[in-house]
Amino acid sequence: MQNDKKQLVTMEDVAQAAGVSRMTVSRALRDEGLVTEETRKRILAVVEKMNYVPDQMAGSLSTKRSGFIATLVPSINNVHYGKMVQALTDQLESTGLQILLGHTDYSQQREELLVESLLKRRPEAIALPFDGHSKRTVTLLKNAQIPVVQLWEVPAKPIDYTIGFSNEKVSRSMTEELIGLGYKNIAFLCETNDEWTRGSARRAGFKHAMENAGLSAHRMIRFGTPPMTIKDGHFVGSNLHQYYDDIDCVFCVSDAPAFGVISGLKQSGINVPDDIGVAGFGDFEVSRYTDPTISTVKFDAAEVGRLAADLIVKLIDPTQAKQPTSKRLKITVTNCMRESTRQL
Amino acid sequence: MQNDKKQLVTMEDVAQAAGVSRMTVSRALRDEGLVTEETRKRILAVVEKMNYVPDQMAGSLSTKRSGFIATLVPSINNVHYGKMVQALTDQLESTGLQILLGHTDYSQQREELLVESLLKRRPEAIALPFDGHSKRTVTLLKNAQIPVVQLWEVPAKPIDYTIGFSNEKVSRSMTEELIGLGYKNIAFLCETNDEWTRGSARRAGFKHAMENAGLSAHRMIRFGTPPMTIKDGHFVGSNLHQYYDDIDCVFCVSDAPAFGVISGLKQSGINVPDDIGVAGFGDFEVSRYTDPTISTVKFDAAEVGRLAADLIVKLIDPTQAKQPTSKRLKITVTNCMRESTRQL
DNA sequence: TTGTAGGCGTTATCAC
DNA sequence: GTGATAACGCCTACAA
Repeated sequence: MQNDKKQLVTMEDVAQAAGVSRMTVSRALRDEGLVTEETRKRILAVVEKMNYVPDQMAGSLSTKRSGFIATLVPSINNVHYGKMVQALTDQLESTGLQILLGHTDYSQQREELLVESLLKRRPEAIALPFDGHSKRTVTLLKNAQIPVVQLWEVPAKPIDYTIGFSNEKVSRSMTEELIGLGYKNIAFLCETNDEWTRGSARRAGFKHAMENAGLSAHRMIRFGTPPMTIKDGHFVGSNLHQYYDDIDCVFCVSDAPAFGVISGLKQSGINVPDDIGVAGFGDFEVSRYTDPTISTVKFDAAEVGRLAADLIVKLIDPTQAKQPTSKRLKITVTNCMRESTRQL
Repeated sequence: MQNDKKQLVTMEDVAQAAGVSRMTVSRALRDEGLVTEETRKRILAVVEKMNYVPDQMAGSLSTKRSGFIATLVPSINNVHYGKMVQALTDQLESTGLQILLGHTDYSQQREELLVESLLKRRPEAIALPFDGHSKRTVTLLKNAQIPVVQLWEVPAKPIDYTIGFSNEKVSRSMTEELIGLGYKNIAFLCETNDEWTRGSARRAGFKHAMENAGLSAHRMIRFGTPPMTIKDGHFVGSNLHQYYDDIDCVFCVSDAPAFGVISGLKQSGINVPDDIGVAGFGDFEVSRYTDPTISTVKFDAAEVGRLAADLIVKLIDPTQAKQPTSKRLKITVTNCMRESTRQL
């Protein structure tokens, strides 16, 4: 059963064992119908017996179709990106396409390196988050001659296709919602060095909403590096008065720090929402079950993966010359107000 | 700058443009030193100008080294596996090895399909969780002629290398710890259909510890499908008396349901730990900051990834004929007792 | 329905 | 130090 060391079974081995040529084996394994049912059976039996596993790299070299879809995320260790990748993979599965995954760690330099190394595998399309790209990254992407799908944020000048929403806009909307509740001295909590993350767009949205309402947006608390954790939020919550002493609400760049802020405040004897309101971003599952439940900006990360998969499948379908109608796909985002904020 | 449609730049194109042969280009791009500094510079300039990106598939076909490490996880959308994959990827990065990722969704059938499709890419090693494999999966793995690393659980009959810990043992240890606190009517909360997950080993550990202490292990609450969520736990917590009315402690298969159980109990007016104790498994970050903080079984998922990466790098190093000393790597697991349980 | 020849883009090997 | 030639394992194209 186990074959000789050192050498994997090739199609030629199977062909010889079955008494046919390589091509017949190749056909029997792919194009249903071009081979006599009898020989096909014989071949499949040999394949089974010899435990032959085709070498897809060799096949791809011939067909010029790698079967890979390159996918980048800022971090794998994050619910949203995990969900997105899982949805993308699942949606792609029936097509035989495989994901080639990389994480940028929120670094443009890493992104550039990653894009280059992924392109060496000749992916048929690439989906990656847009938080600004290096010049070389853009050049590489444009020269790859494959569909490029930028995710999450909508770039001012898209390379090709985009799926996501305007973080500036939804952040502005949530801020307006908080202002509508009566909050005036709202602080925004985000990371330091968030320039190349969606955090900066959310920060901008907060600022615009505050200024439009004639309020001051100076209560900007910046702490830690992306991605902000519960621990980071907890520290800030435990020392909130150190930052600004008149805060009536904290809008956090993500639900993780929001959860931490609440636990930090609670530990300091400050009640949410009675004393201070707290809002997050991303609707983590925990936000629906903690006490108080957390007001947050809600969207379905899996939807991004599904849309990306569907789009890509259409784009690389050789029989389908038409381009999909829309190059700008949007996903639904809503403000989800819960117990951590209240009408003043 | 952008080159003609349809056709990617090949090494031959670069060679012609630089006035040398393909081999010289190939050398200039890889073996530092076999090429005159002058020609190398000229070649690199052309590469830059033409935006040449080597085709690694073609290279791999020649060298018989794909540069891929196949990695399976039950689910990408899970902190532990996310951390593991991220650590593995990071640790592998300097070697140029790339991860080929797949998720089994806790299904042996999916695992089998996945293993087969990943092996077509000729990975140089494969790391996958052990929760039992189908017969064919084992055959495929054994015939692949690459190092196989089974993760998380330690199989009775390992295929090759293993990294992890005995879930039965650590679950037993936590149960003993709970018994030591004075809990007697402990319930174990896990999924239905957990036969092929580590949940079943944890269940067994709980049972053994209870029986060894002369206590009854019949309070077995099974709900939902793997992986258990906060929501699942919340439902069970909200209806705990429906299951057994004399429970004094709930040991959950993961921190997610533990968090949910606590929130469900709280909502029903039952206090943790005053009325009932709750313990989890996995030490999620939220467990350290919620109120009450959650007692849990703690281990470092990233460590699994790092160990796997180091092991694999050694195993596939062509210059290193020696096998690593140990085929059984263990990771540290501890009981981490916090506020959700108390001394009775 | 099956087989033969040639090529996919790269690297190993052996000349020069 | 550089180049010609022959693989690598499969598939396309064409012939039988």
